[in-house]
Amino acid sequence: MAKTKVNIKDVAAAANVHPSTVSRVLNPATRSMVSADVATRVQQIAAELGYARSSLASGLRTGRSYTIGVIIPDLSNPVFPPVVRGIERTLSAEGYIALLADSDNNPKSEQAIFDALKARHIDGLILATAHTDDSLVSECIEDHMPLVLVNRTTDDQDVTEVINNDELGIQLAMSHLQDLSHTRIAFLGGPENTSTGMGRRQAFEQQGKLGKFEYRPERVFSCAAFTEDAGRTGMQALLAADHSFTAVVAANDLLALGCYDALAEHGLSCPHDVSVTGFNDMPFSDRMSPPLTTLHIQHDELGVQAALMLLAEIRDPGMVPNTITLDPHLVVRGSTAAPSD
Amino acid sequence: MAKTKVNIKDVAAAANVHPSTVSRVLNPATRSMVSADVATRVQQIAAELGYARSSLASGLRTGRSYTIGVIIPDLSNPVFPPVVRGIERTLSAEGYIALLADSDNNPKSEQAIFDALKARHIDGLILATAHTDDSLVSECIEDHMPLVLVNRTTDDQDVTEVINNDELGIQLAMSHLQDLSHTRIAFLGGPENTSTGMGRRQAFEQQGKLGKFEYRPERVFSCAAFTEDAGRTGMQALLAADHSFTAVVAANDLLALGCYDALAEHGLSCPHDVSVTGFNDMPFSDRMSPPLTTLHIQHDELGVQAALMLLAEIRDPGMVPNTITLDPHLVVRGSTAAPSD
DNA sequence: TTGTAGGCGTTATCAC
DNA sequence: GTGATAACGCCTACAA
Repeated sequence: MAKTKVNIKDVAAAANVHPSTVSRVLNPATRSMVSADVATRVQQIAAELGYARSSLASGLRTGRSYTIGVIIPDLSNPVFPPVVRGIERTLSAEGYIALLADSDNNPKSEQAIFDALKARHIDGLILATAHTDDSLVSECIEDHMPLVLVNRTTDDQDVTEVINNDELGIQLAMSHLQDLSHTRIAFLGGPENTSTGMGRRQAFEQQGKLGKFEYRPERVFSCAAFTEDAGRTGMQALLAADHSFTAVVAANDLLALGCYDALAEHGLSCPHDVSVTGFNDMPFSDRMSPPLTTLHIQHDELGVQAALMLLAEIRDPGMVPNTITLDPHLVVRGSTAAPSD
Repeated sequence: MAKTKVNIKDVAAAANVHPSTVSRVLNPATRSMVSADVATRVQQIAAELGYARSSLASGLRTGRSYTIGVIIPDLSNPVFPPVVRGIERTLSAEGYIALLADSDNNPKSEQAIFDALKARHIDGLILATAHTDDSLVSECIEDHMPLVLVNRTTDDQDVTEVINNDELGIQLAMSHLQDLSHTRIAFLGGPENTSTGMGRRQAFEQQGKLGKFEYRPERVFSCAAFTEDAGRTGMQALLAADHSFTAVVAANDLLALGCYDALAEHGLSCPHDVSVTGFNDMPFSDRMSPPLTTLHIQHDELGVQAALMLLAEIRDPGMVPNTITLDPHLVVRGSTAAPSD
């Protein structure tokens, strides 16, 4: 904590006015209550003294901290940094700062972070960690804490959210594979307790029911996490159960990279033996070997919209929750090709 | 901001004790002053009521916020997330939370972030953005703000820092290239106003002076930023000036990826025509095409040590600044090979 | 062992 | 238009 802090009283004394007057001058909303000459004098003296308002104290008094909590499941997943930047840029333009934390995909740590954020009186929360059944979401609603979900949604609550059109994404991936004349397609899904895990799997199965390809349950596997390791393990399971598919739709890019590893271990090559698609178009996915065919999601826009929604909610606490759905588009690269057999 | 907050008075009233007693119970350092039965009763009631201390109010009173500022130059650079995780893990184990911000390599935004952090009474600051001449560092020292630099250091100030042995790293890269019998080696550096930019370039030139290879000034270029784009541009400049080198040492992995692009544009292949080395061994550098030969730095340890140093400094403000230097090691992958000519 | 009182820095609400 | 006062929620001498 910095010493020799100059506070509002010091400024008031130096300017020969009352602290309240200084407060009014320094708050844009109340500056008009003060005469112009006093205002300019106070401002100049405040600048000279290097005065900076303590948002701790002012937050205590006003009940607003101009701080927003942001919880990310895994900062090492390159898809999140661009989203975070969209959030930070948008918030800081409005004088807010983001308290960013990485929950490491761990619900306990999520709760601990949330408690720490609450103790710091955050004005709102952006959650990228939502589960289909999420106690944090319920807690926010009980607490009347302004909340926006980003990238993932939750099942049973009515919450403002900015998400991707997962169903469209999966459809695009599968149309692409069908255009290449794949008919035996496997699905490597994510955790079933996330909307992205469950939703993308359901979209896959939906396509099967519509008779778009030959659907087989043993060609579907849900991984325990959205990580390369989990993807590798999952792909091994798929390969063990059924060796005959020619393409795999993965529920995100990290899982797709895990596929690469499992295929290599089985002496199979991508895309020659098996085509692979990802989801997210995370940074660097174009540099992988092979470059990954994937669904591009609007990383920055996801963050921007989430921040804007939250600010709106903070200003109007009675706001009706709404959902913004962003459409992904397919980016075809080197991991998909016509089946070789 | 949450409504219906239960505060220390509510707990006190429910437990039939004075608020100060509750305060003592809930503060581990003062719990022993209170009789055991009162303590347990208060704790139970606090839990029932869902009481959570306001660190805003307690911070205002005690001058400590248990919040640490962390400024990163570019969250999209995959080398930083693992460092951040090391920081967050270490801090949260001690009850601190990190206020993480991305300065986007922009000094003005850096200053704005710093001001926002100061207003929130952070207890200390971890800076990954240090410049050789850094006004923020000076400001921290003036303010007596506990400060630790990570990854980069600064020139003229005596500050606690956790950095890499850049000279060793460059030596390892060049020894490797020499072992492959490269003699015409170029250097693609970073911004000269960062210690990593300048230090790594100097290490390269030092090797030249020692006669380890044929040094030529036109084979050295310092990029304006540590980004893929800047690396691409820089590599184009190198290729324009002198077409005869067989290897490039890049000052970090993103610059090395930029090299890949420039080489491809020139119809040159890596490593066949030109070998490339990076620096950082950032996540996914093993998956690039070709997989990048680079210096592995201790990402997690960098973060852990920085956090530990900062906590030590907070506890003992008079602590003598010290420098922790971590040794990198070479990871040989597919981007280096013997010269083909 | 527990209660009392004052203050951390700010701002909302009065009064002048 | 400006000053005075109290309060936000908590902690800590000091008193009892």
